Amino acid sequence: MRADAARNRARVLEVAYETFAADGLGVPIDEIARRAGVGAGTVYRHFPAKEDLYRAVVAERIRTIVDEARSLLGSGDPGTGLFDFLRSMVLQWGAADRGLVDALAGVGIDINCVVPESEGEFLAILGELLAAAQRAGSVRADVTVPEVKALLVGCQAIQAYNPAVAEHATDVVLDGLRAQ
Amino acid sequence: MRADAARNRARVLEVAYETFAADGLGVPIDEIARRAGVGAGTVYRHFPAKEDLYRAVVAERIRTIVDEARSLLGSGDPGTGLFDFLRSMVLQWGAADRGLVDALAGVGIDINCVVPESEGEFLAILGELLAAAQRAGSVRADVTVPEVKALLVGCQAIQAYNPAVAEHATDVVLDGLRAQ
Amino acid sequence: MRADAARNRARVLEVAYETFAADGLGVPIDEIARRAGVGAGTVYRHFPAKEDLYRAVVAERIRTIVDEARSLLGSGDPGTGLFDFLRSMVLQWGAADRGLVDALAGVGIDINCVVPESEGEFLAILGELLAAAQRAGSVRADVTVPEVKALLVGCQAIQAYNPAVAEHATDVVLDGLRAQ
Amino acid sequence: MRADAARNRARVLEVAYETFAADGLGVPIDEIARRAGVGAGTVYRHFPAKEDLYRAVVAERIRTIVDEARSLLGSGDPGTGLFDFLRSMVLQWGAADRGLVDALAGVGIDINCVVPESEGEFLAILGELLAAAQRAGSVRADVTVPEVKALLVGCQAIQAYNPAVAEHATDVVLDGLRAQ
DNA sequence: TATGAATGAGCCTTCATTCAT
DNA sequence: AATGAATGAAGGCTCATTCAT
Repeated sequence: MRADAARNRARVLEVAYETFAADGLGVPIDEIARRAGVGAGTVYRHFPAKEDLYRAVVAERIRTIVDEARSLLGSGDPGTGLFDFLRSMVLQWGAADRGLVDALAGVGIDINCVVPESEGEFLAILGELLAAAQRAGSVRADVTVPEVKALLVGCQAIQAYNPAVAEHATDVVLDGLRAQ
Repeated sequence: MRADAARNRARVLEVAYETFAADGLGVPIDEIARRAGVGAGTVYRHFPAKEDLYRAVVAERIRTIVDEARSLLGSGDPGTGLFDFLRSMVLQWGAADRGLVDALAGVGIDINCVVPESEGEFLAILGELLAAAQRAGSVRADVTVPEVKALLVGCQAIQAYNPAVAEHATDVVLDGLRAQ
Repeated sequence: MRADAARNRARVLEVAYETFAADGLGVPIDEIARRAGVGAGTVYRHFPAKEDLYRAVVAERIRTIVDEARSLLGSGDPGTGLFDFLRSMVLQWGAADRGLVDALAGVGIDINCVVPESEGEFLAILGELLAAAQRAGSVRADVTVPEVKALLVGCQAIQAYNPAVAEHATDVVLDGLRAQ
Repeated sequence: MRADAARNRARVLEVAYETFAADGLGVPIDEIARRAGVGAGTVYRHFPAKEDLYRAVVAERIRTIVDEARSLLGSGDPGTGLFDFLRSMVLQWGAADRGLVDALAGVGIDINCVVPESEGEFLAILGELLAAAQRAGSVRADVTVPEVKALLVGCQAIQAYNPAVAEHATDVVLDGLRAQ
């Protein structure tokens, strides 16, 4: 791909992420094009339909998150790795990503369906973090990966709903997750 | 208000609730009118703008929920009342209402803003349940009403996201809420 | 249907016929709406997609033509009825309708497909005219209805292509059709 | 012109002819460029506007046809040359070229206008064939070149409309053309 | 009051054409 | 000279809202 095309594509993706998360999915493509400083046709060259843009934005986000999780896995205490990851995801990325997730949900789009491969990668890394924590005895043994994923979704919803109490509420959830 | 007008209004409200929760907020007013068996003009007579319909639907839901909470408060063990209420809200109403909440969020509408008075009523009853539970020593003393509300939102997000694990995940959250 | 709605529908149909025949199928719906003195939405209420409008226009034309043929069949010399009908169709309606037919063909729409029922009616009346003429001995016996229809299409193409010679050229074709 | 440029030009012209005739004039330039294996810019280098491409395609077709007519004129029976030519044009080239002609007509483009010089050449050769046939006494004396051209257009319309009856219908027309 | 037809702004998308690479 | 990315003006269609019946 030509250098200018790649630059435009990346710029559109970045702007789309911010815009969708902040203003919902109702934002016209024209508006995203305008904010990205390109013509509407350029957006459509890279993403033939609006849904392709959703997909690409989500895939991009998950890729970033998985990278973070991987680096967390490689270094530090296995007993606290999962907790650190969950707190980071909720408090750092929660609001923006939850905005995106809500926006998608509100329009009836299921992330698991649109980008199954990315989701798979994410669950894999989450599974490794969980297994390590359970082996270290810091997380109760009766929870599974899908449940941890669900708890994460819940905490992100909290962050989106009321950031002021998100930290404490997340700690309550993590306490429930801890081994007695 | 004439009897038939009141009946129409109630019917529209009911249909709107089901339709928004199931199909998102994108459903045209014409479609809701059709399902309710009235003309589009009739919907607009009762709800001058679409957002007024959103508001009314949410207010109606909260009113129902508050009634349930009140009856729960009047009867039974104060130590378990809050837990029962939270479980009931998540597992029984969660999916439908969460669909509505997501839909509203996805379009950038904040429930707290659109129906402040209903929200107030809801928080009041939740506060009474929480206080009773804390007095009974079954819920940790360091959580506040807004935090419990946030945890509820989180659990409903879980229910919406993955009903298969919602029950167990909710129990994990409630464990975190319990006094040691 | 309400009176005003029926009036609008008829007006749109009439304007669409003239406009498509004169300017081709590329004319925007907005333009047709403007010429008909209605909003674009009104056109779409009556004809949900542009192709529905094509269909309706063609069906309307064929209906008119069949009515004419029927009246011709009821009165006059059976030996000349077919010739009169063909000449009338070519010289009177040819240009306008051929404009429509060309326009449809140019976009890849086959009339036989879009309005099969109208076409059937048309072929039936043409068959009666042909049979009468053959019985009267004025038309060669070896031609069939589809062939006469095809010759009509050809003559209309001539009329559309070069009106100045259409009359004489049509006479040449009719001479070929005549019994020796 | 460089050799590769000439090759590209010829390739585009050929692809454009096939594509326009088969799929109509709505085909995007990008699509023609893709099928021709060149970039869109290359098409525009040779044909500055889409209409220039139409023109060139038609001119190319007429040139081929005139060449055929010329060779027919040079050899064989002058009494049947015109009939052979007409039959060949209708039955052999009819469908493809008629597709092109209809497509152009449907969009409001008149061939006589876009390529007057090619048309002139074509009429000249047709005139020679007609004169020879009339001298030989095989074609009625009261028809002129424009009329024969119109009859040809009509027969091609028949071929495009219903190939199954085209041969017999064309024979009917040619019978009309024949001297008594 | 109820109806549903009419309105028109706005959205997604396409594509002829231009221009940087 | 060739490429293909970028542009932006339309066009088809939807739908919230108004208004005549």
